[in-house]
Formats: sequence, structure tokens, C-alpha cells
Amino acid sequence: MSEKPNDRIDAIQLAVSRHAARLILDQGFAATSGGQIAKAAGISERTLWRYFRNKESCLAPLFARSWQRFAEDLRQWPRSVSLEEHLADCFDLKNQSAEQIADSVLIVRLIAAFPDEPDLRSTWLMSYHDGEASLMAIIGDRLDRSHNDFDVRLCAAAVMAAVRTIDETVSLAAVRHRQTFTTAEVVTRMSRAIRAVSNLPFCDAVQPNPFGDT
Amino acid sequence: MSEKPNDRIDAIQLAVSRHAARLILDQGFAATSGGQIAKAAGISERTLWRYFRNKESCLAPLFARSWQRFAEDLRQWPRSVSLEEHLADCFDLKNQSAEQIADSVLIVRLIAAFPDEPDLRSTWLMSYHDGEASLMAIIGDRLDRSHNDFDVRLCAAAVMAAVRTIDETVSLAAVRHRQTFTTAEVVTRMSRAIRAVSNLPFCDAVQPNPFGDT
DNA sequence: ATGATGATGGCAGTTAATGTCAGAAAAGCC
DNA sequence: GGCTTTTCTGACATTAACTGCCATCATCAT
Repeated sequence: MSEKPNDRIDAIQLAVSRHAARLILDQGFAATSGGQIAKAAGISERTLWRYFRNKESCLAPLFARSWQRFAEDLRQWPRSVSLEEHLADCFDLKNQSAEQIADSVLIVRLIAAFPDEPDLRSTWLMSYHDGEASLMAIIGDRLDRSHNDFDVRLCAAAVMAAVRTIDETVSLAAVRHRQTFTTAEVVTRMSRAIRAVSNLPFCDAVQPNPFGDT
Repeated sequence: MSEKPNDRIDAIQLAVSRHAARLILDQGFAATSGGQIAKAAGISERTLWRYFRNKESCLAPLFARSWQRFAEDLRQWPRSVSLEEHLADCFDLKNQSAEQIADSVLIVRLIAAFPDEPDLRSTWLMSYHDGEASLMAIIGDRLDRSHNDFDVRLCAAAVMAAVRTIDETVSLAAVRHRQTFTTAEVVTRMSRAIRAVSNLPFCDAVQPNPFGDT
């Protein structure tokens, strides 16, 4: 709860990331310089390059944070509850902070605006890949399996691919064709996709943990 | 068969890519400069940067070519044949050129050597992502569905994730623990993984195409 | 206070990457 | 074969991403 040393720095990087996203959305990726991002975020350019190894990765914290929140929600997933029920909870707008929604909007617009910008796509893909580790933990815990079990690893990779596919198609449909989705629709699509590619039965209620932890 | 204008340039880029891979494998990514790659490949540095938008993507043609060959094999997949049978054919060393094997070795060593080099990982991920389009076509054709159908898209993404997971685990086991795999083992693992994450029944023999094309 | 530690900014330096242009090679045409 | 036209390549200058270095400032324990 108290402010750990690295929490502060993470918060700054996230703030910088939001500024970077807005600038890039306005001007395009190439046309946005490191200096501009730094200035918008109120830090020196030198500090910017200490925080981020290159321009692309300025966006990473925004993507990471979004997945992080989702992962936290999934860690709260009671064993007795099905995927659909839990996702409905997670995605319920009533349970989302304004900040969270603003971030999602930013991300959606960003990936819909530049589907072919390679630098953008690569950080986008990278962030999903980075999320696989935590998803492995979540699935492993739910099924009382090792996090490094091959099937768990495979399941995490496939589910991540499904989540990414949903995110991309929904974003594109929303921005390009002005299509709107209700929370229920997104929950339905997302859980169908996840179930469809899951090789392990973690989507339904599972036996309570015999050891009682979690 | 005849040399199309872009075939030549593609071949050069592939050759450069192999040089780049060897240099990076030897010296590491950061320690290898564009000039070195250009010199090793016998082109000027200016031309190198015309071919590749940045240093990372010097490796892309190598990865792409490897998938391309696999994709070509999959396009030959007869409708009456199961995944296992066809993969056994594709992976049979007798059906692979020396060049093909050398490339595979290069790739395997590369991703096993630098699992945490972000630039490497991002082009690695990107190349699988780029392959999704052709996989969508393959799956779509096999099932007489539109290539852009959502389920086809999802299936391609999940299968790609499975293939990547296999590639990574096999590479790591091979290089790190000197573990060797028979062709049959790889076929078994690969097809199990693909089946496990497939939401569409494209892995088994399917009805012959009523229109007779393909 | 004071000294240690670590984060920051300023500035110079390095290197990846692009703009420009002139010469070489290749493709089209006769 | 010649000729034009276009596309490709290399040399050089230039930009912009990124790093090294050091002085300064904040934080915190003593």
C-alpha cells in the first residue's frame, strides 16, 4: 500500500506513455520526436531515454497497464465461477475507473489508427507476449498445475492470441465502422474466443483447492 | 520459374539476413553494426538501409523464409490427409534442402541464444504475426470459408501461437539441454499443440471441395 | 546539519537511419 | 546491335535517436 521506490517511477513512465500516445495519435509515429514527448510529459529528453530504450517502447507502459489490470481481475477469479460470469464482472463499466476507460479509448484509437505502423505493432505484440507469463500463473493456479507445464504455457499463448484478436477486431470495427458494442457483447465474444482455443478446462468452475490457499 | 524483378532483390535480402544472423550470433546484437552486416554481405551500408528499415529487421527475411516454406507445404496439404500425416511429410528430413536445414539451425540457435534481447524477440513475434494472413488463407481454403471470417482469423492466430510455442520450447531444449528430437517427436508435439488450440476442424481429412478447384 | 545514495538535467558524442544526387546497371523500344 | 528510360546502387552530408559523462538536486539515515 505504501509508496515503494519503484512505484513512483512506474507511475511517471505510465504518465509519459499517455502523453506519447496522444502525440503519436495526433501526428503519427515518425513525426513525433523524443523531445516532444519529453516536453509534453515535463521531463528532460535525457530522462526520457533513461526510462525508455527507444521511441516505440514509450507506449509499452500504457499497454502493459491495461493488461495488468485485466490480470489482476483474473487473479480474483473465484474457482466456483465460470469465465462468462467473471468477465461480465470485469468488463462492467461500473467496476472501471475513469482512468481505466480513458486508457482503453486511447489504446483502441491507437491500434485502429495505425494498423500498419511496424514499430507500433511490434510493441503491441510484445506487450501481449510479456503478459503470457502472468497468464500462465493464473491458469496454473486455477488448475493446480505448474506454471511452467507445457500445456499451461500453450494455453496461455493461445488465450493471449485470442484476446489480442478480439481486441484488434473490436477496435477496428469500433473506430472504422463506428460500430458500438455493449458490454455483454464483448463478454460473449471474448469468452467464446477464449474457450474455443483453450486446451485446458480453466474456463469453467473447478474443484476448490484442496489445500485451501488462494 | 523465370527471374521476376523482385525475386532477385528478395534473394539478396535473404542472403544479407543470413549474414546478419551469423554476425549477431557471434557478437551479440548491439555489438554488430550495420556497416559490418553490409560489408559481410558485399553491399554498401546505404543499400542496407534501403533494404531494411532498421537493424532488427535485418533478420526478418530469414524468419519469413522459414515460415514461407512451411506455408507452401501446407498449401499442398491434400484434403483427404490428416495433419499428422502431412506434417510427417513436411518435416521429413529427406524432403528438406540443405539450405533449409542450415536456415533452421541458424534460427534455432539465434532464438535460444538471445531469449531476452528485446529487438530480436520483437522481430521474432512480428514474423509469426505476418504469417497469420497466409495461414488464414490456408485454413479458409481447406474449410471452404472466407479468409476473413472471424473464426478463421482466430484459428490462425491460435495455431500460430501454438507453432511459436513449440518452436521456442524445442529450440530451447535442444540448445540449452542438448536434447535431441526425432522428426516423429516433433511431428507429434506440433500436431498435438495445433489440435489442442484449434477451434475449427481443419486438422482432419475434410470433404473434397464440391467445386473441384484446389 | 552532514554525508551517502540515487534521480535528474545539460551537453557533447556516437551511431542508426534518411535525403540527395550522380553514376551504373538493367529493362523497354526500335 | 544501338538508344532511351527507369530503376538500382554508392558516396557524402545530414538528421534524429540514443549514450556517456558530470554537475546538481532531492531524499533519507545518522
